[in-house]
Amino acid sequence: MNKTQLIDALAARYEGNRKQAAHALESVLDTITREVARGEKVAITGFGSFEKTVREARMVRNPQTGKQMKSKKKAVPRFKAGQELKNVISGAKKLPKLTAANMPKPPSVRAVAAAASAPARAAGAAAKKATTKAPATNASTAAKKAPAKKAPGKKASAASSSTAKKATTATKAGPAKKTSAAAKKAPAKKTSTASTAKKSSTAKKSSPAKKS
Amino acid sequence: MNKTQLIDALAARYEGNRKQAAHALESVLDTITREVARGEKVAITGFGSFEKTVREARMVRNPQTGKQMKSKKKAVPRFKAGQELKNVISGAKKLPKLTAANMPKPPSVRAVAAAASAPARAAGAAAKKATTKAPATNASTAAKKAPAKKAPGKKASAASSSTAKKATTATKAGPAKKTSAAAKKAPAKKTSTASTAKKSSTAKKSSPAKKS
DNA sequence: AGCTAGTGAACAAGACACAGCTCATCGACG
DNA sequence: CGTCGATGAGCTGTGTCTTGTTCACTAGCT
Repeated sequence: MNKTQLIDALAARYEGNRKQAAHALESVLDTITREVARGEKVAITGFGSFEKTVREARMVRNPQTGKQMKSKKKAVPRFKAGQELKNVISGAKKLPKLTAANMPKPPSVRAVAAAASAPARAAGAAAKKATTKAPATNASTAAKKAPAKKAPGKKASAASSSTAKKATTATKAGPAKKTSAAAKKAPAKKTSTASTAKKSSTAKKSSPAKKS
Repeated sequence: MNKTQLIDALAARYEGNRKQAAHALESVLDTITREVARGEKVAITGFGSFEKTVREARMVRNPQTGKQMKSKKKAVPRFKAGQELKNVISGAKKLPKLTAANMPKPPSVRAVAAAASAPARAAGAAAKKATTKAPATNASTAAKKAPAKKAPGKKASAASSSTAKKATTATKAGPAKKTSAAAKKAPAKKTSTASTAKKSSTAKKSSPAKKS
């Protein structure tokens, strides 16, 4: 899809006015670009985040010649998709169907997800504790498979999950960030999948300057 | 940078009207999301492209338990930054400074780029042949550093660049790759773009459905 | 005010990236 | 609407980087 087509599609949200659509698109992109360029991470909940990442100099090699070359350190843009976007892309959770020019936020969608979330998390934790290994796999898997419904007995699973955990990582050195993580709720209300996306990077050196 | 702040910044392009800004943002993001979800690659020249990629199932391992688990095949969103975006992020080429609510397109920008382009490329080729490496790097770097002016002596290198070229197109099958050099022209001569990254396809499978 | 999403860390394996070159298409301008 | 030209995409091969998982907290969003 070309930019032209995108503008055209966007025009639908502007009563067909392509001029406004074009302006909207370029404004948004330009703004994001500037922000990222400034070093600011642009996080858009439900969509993803744009961030400037510094790539250290490394030896790369020309595939055709096999000759080594070194690319010096440089900053590159990086985009991390948000949970909702992943769900939509993966097929779980379909957008409301809204396509006209209104309804900024669907009502029930999130609510349902929220309801499911609790149970999903509990289930996972419980399973883990139970065996911490083989059986757990099955259990957890099963749970994922059927997270759908809203949540039959969510409150039931509460229990104490943290048992097994503790300080998993001292990592790095000075800065002990704790952070943790994530509970992923069920994306789609019924066909969900249980996502659980997380990630991490292996101790980098963290960085610097937050600037502005 | 939160979405709120983004909207605020965006509002500047809408006479400070945050409502319109918010609408513009959500419209753009939503539209892109839907397109990508449909499987369509959304390519925005100068910014980047959003695409849906299918990631096959693979065995991953739970770091804490060491237990293998398999993530099933799933689709994930992918974003590839465009050339211009990269330049902006990396520091080369700064946006026009436009930040108010007008001037959608600066006058001389592209024109200049175009002018420089031809020579730049030639230069690159020549340089490559000449040294194929060190000098070229420096040269380009220097250029970046002093992007401002348009281009000191670019025309000089014109010479016979294409000489080295010929039928490179064997592509794929033909092992004889040429390899040459490269040289990315000066990224920011003035305000233009810079870069020389290219890629190409050579007949692949073309694209699937173009859809409407 | 309430609740959700995002983040971090370690370990392992797969995937993307880079470089350089070329073609086709998009994009902008008149 | 047409044209000029820049931009995007790919191959190839090596290697780095990312993803994936779990768990809990906190900040941001609604």
